[in-house]
Amino acid sequence: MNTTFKIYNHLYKKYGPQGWWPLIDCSSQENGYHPNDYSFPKNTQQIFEVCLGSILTQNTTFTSVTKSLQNLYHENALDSQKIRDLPIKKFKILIKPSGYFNQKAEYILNFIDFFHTLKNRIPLRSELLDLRGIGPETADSILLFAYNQAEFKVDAYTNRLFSHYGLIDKNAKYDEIKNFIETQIKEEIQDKQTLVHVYQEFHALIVAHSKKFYSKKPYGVGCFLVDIQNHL
DNA sequence: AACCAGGACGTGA
DNA sequence: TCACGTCATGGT
Repeated sequence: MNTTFKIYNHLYKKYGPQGWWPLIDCSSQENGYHPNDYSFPKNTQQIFEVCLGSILTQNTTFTSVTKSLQNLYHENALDSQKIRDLPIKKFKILIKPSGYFNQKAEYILNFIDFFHTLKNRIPLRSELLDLRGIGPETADSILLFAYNQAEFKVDAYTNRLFSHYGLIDKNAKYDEIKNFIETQIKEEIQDKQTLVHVYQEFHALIVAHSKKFYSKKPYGVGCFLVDIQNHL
């Protein structure tokens, strides 16, 4: 078993299934998470909600995003067409808690235009990357959690964790890290559905773990994954 | 009070 | 290509 998959197993054993992506109206859990239930998103509305959250969560905490989504939900506007019908000024106020509301409002409205041209088709990664405001992480977030595609989502925590143990270079680029992890996981997982679930859980687990040990410097203090290194 | 959060883009060298 | 500034709110 390779080191990456060992890390995944340790984190899963420690924290359990994370049930990402959290949804406002999940009906499964109070907080919107749905551990051990991979039947989400259930419809076009929920797919859009994940896309929306993926854009809103750029460089912010998800608790802030939840406020924005709740604001929209209470205005009965957690919907791509309803957002379009909203005065942009009001839309910006509703998503204000997530920060960068001017940029994000434009990004989202532009994404909605694209979203409507899809008509239930799964977007290509390249198509998403061509949209303003959607970089590699947001694209993979949308593909992995909104469309259940086998695209691993790399974030700042992933970079910190993997570079901390020398698995990747400290200033490795996004695609390098993504490729490395996907290759390692694919060595262990062949079934495509399982692969998607592992990608989803792994990213969520990395976030859960890193919030504890890789948020403030010095990074990695108390990180029990060091035990894996000792067994190499 | 500084720093970071489930980043992306524009600019100048 | 890459380092750096900008976008903005909210929590520690």
